[in-house]
This record gives sequence, structure tokens and C-alpha cells, in this order.
Amino acid sequence: MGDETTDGRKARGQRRRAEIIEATLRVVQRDGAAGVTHRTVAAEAGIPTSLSTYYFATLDDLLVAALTSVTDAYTARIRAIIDDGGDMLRGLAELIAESAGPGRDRALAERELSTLAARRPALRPIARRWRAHVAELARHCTDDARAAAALVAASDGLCAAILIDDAPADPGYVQAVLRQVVGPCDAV
Amino acid sequence: MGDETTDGRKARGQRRRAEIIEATLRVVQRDGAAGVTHRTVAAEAGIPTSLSTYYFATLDDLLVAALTSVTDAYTARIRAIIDDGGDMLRGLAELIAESAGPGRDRALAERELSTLAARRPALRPIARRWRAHVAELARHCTDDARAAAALVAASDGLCAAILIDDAPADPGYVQAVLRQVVGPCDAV
DNA sequence: GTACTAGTTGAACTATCGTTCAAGTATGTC
DNA sequence: GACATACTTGAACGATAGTTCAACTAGTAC
Repeated sequence: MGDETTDGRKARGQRRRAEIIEATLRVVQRDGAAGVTHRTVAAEAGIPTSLSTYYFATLDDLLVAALTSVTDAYTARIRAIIDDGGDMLRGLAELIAESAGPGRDRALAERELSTLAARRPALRPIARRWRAHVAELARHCTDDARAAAALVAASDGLCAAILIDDAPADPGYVQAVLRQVVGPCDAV
Repeated sequence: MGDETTDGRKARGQRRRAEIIEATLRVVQRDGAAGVTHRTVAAEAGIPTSLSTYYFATLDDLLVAALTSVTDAYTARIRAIIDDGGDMLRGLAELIAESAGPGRDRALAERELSTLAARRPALRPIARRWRAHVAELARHCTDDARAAAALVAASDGLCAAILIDDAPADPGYVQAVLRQVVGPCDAV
């Protein structure tokens, strides 16, 4: 029991569950969190509406699962940057700059869902995760707690600027701003 | 014609319009942007549903007006800080820290609506306004363009952190982080 | 007064929503 | 085989949504 499942039915169920979550994210990316309904998600996944409610009894359950999926993928990227051992600010800058291109939909989905989190306490711990990971990355760049907090805040703000402001998304520029935030003459 | 209106009917109409916008903001603060419907807004304002559609033909019109109202009030605060001539980082920090207390609902409403802006081009210029004002404030604090960009990003990120992370909202702490962002030994 | 405009009302239309449910099919257990 | 479990389906329920509309009132111009 637990993770190892030999039951073909449950395995199929988990696959379906994942399919529905992916369909939900596509809907969020296309129409925003407001466009998520049992019906739109089911249509996107090519299944009957009632099957969506079978796996996620309420819309909140569905949104929580979708947000969790997005943030998990994102935090994995950050963890890879930390474990890679290279220039972390460079890696973070490249990740942020992605929000202007291929990663825009994902970044937008995360923002929509994390905005939802401000109002629904159940979502908050999940929305907090990527901040915790950026904070951990920051701790590898500086010993100053204020500088670390500044890096987390600036990363969030830069991403928002790219999404809303159509700000320049040159990784080099982003990295320069991040370096400015951490401090001019510290480590790294 | 123009601004001066002697027509009592039009004057009443403008008052109604303002009432509806205020009711909309109360709904956004209470239930989020997703809770804004012609019916909820009308109920909040104590008027029939059809009167809401009389002034705002579509829901988008209503949301645009509400977002404009919020950002106008916020940018006025920032402009007051600039014109006051005091310690601008202090003023900005106090404004940001308000998001943890009395200004939470307003900050939340602005975030909801600016998130909407990422998807609806019509809202973008409005959402950009407060960034432009913070950028102007930043230009009074530093000559470095990167430092100014960093200040804008960090301000946004700190506000988000307060809303979602339940981060400490001590004005002194916020100010310290902002100073870290602008640079250790620059002007002011 | 009459004619005109701006604002106001309540009812109605159609569409979609979240959710429920009884019935059906595959898969696993014995 | 029989039986239980997990998944799947289509139809339906009541509630609420955006929007429209004809009728009505209040203020303006003549």
C-alpha cells in the first residue's frame, strides 16, 4: 500500500486525476482562474462533467490540486538551480525571464492561483512554497537576512512586471537587478 | 458641456456611478474579483440589477472603472509622499506596511484587479500607473536605473509577501529592506 | 403647459453553473 | 463462476449568471 499500487483501477484513476489537473491548468492559462468550472475542465479533458466531480468533489479541491501542481514544478526548477552549484543569480534570472516567453502561461497561472490564496487560507501554505525556495536560494547568495528578503521580494516583483508591464525580459538585465538587490560587493 | 454640469440629472447620475464603483470595490474586498456580478454589486449598492447595467453595460466596464478608482487613490498617496519632500523610503515603507492592517482590503483588491490586467490588455495601462509612480519616487532616491527598477520590483514583492505570506509588516523592517534594495551608500 | 432627456424599475429571456444520482463498465478478490 | 471495488456515464435538479426591454419617474428646455 501507500505509493506502490498494483491495482490497475487505482493506477488508471491516478492517471485520470493527473489528466484532469493538466486540463485545469490549460483552462487557467487560457481563460484565467475565473474560467475554471467543472464543465470547462471536463470539456478540455474530453470527459463527462460528472467525472470531474468524482475526482474533485468541489471546485476548491480542483484549484488546490492545480496550484499544487504548478508550484511543485516551479520549486523543482529552483531546487535544481540551487543543487547545480553554478551562478544562482544567473539561474534565477533566466527562470524569471522565461515568464516573458514560453513560461508566461505558467507564470500567469501561478499568479492567478496565488492571488486566490490570499483569500483562501487553505491555499496559502502551497503559495508560500516557492517563496521559501527562493529564500533558500537567497541564503546561498548572502548572509544578510535583509538582502535575502529583498531578493525574494524583487524576484516576485520582477515577474509581475514582466507579466503586466511588458517589461524587458533580458536575462542579463534581470540578473543585474537581482545583483543590485542582493548587494554590490557581497559574496558571489 | 465638459466638466461643469448644471444638469441635476447628470449630476445625480455621476453620483450613482460613483456609488456603484464603491459598491463594486466592497464586493471585491469581501469576495474577490470573482464575486463581482451585476447582481451582487447592485445588491451591495441597494439598487436594482438593471441600474448597474445601465451605467456599466458589461462587467468588464465595471471592473475597469473599479480598478481605475483604486489605483487612482493609491497613486495619489505616492504622489503625496513625493511632494511632501520627506524621507521617501520611509513614506513608501509605511504605505506598504499598511497592507497588513487597514489597507489590506484595498491592497488585495488592487492585486486581484491587476492580476486580471495581465490577461486583459484594456486594463494594463491602468495597472501600470502605480508602477510608474513608484518608479518616479525611485528616481528621487537614486540615479541608478537598476536601483530604481529594483525598488519598484521589491515594493511590489513586499506587498505581495504581506498579503500572502503574512510577512512581518513593521514599517521599519520594510524600510530597511527597501534601503538594501536601493543601495547601501547612495543618496538619501 | 408640451416635448425631450436622463435616470430608474421590475420582470423576463436564455445560458451556464455546482452538484447529485441511478445505472453501467472495467478491474481485482475469492 | 460470484462478489466487491473503482471508475465511468448521461441526465437531471435548483440556483444564479449576463443581458434585454417596455414602462415609469424626475429634471430640463421651450
